[in-house]
Amino acid sequence: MDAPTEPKRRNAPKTRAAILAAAQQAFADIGYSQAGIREIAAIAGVSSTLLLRYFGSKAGLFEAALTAAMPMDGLLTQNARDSFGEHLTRLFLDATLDIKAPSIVVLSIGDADGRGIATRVTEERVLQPLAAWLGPPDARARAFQVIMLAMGFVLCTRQIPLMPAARGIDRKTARWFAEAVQGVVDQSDGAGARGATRPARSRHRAAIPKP
Amino acid sequence: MDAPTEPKRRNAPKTRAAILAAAQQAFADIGYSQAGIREIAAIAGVSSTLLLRYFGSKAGLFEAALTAAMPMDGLLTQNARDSFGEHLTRLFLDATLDIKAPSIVVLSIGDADGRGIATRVTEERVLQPLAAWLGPPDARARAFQVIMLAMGFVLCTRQIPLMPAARGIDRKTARWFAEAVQGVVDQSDGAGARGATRPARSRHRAAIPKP
DNA sequence: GACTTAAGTTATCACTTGATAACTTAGCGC
DNA sequence: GCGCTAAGTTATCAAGTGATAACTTAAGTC
Repeated sequence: MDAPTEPKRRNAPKTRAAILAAAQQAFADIGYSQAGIREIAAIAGVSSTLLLRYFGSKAGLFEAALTAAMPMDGLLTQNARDSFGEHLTRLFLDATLDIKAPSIVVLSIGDADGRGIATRVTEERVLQPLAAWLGPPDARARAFQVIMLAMGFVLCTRQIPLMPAARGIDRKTARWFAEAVQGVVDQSDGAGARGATRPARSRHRAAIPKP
Repeated sequence: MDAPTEPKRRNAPKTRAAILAAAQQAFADIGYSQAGIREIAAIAGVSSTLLLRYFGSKAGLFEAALTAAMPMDGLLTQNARDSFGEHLTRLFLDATLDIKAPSIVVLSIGDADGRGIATRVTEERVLQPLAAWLGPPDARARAFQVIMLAMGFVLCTRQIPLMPAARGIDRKTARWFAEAVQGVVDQSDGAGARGATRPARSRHRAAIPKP
């Protein structure tokens, strides 16, 4: 017994949205290269050729799905700099929110096309707004550091089941992550405006080779 | 003009080693799903069926290649805890060392088989020895944190060209990473034995949800 | 020096993939 | 109600995948 309300009425915007939603789910579950267009089309309830007619190619669908899955606006519009790390952590851990974008990126860099698109979308929709929001000094480098932390977090908690706990993480590690992110946010011109701005002070600071 | 010294003499161990080396390179370059056995066999100078006879299947070859690419022994045998973060950073940034294992893992989690094998090998060959080396408190959680940092680092510096500099990283970020890793290592029972043990102290510590 | 085993190859299978061409049908304007 | 456009389908292609069977040839042994 399917939904008897709308059996097979034609509705282009709704169909397009269904394809996009199915694509987001599939790409977030198994990544770009493993998700087939037939499979995605079947989930959306259409044929694969229609999917291609809407989005041109699998790569076009991927770009559209990934772009639509980036929730940066809601994260950065607020001025709550003090709770950014905690907010981001909760965003990633809350299963009901189900933030798909980082999983899509992490699972799709293995493919050349997927990596290229993911890089471009991350650059435009995450790195640039995040750097602008963080501000000087080293806005771009600090935004990069936040992305680095987030990627590692999502990769290790969602994809590699190394930790036995639910969602692959313990509370101490969750708090450690939140504070690591917050530490990057708090690096302002005063260099240590509030507490320790750097993760730790090693005795071996000068030995990192020039990249 | 090929090497006239050994044109086509049969040598099983050398052939096996050549296949393994080609596989490591290919998996580190394009990941598990994108690297074909024909391609790997061609680089090694053999046919694909011979490759399968040596390693049983593509998954078997992948496991062998990844296991052989894990250089944890040399990293953990020394007792230089003070310079671990710096040492790890240099290991990842030095192009001449060319540590392939993390790239292989990062590029291969998009495939179900690759992810399973990568998870198991990482658990056995990285997480467990690293946790034993770190010691209490929270040995396993802290080892997990180090792996998280390393994965994000390798993913963002090698695979996603977000930063314009060589090797995808600037010196400040390299130092920040080294100190973040060192901060995890330095978390001993005294909780802050040397400088700040946590990346930063947020005012919002209790708000992380239980995972 | 024939025999045997291991090293290595060619030919092929069964399957999946993204993509295209040609066809059908529903909906809306007049 | 007729017709045009857009929505959607089936059938198919061409290429690439991992894997298997059967065959060939080199190397060591008695």
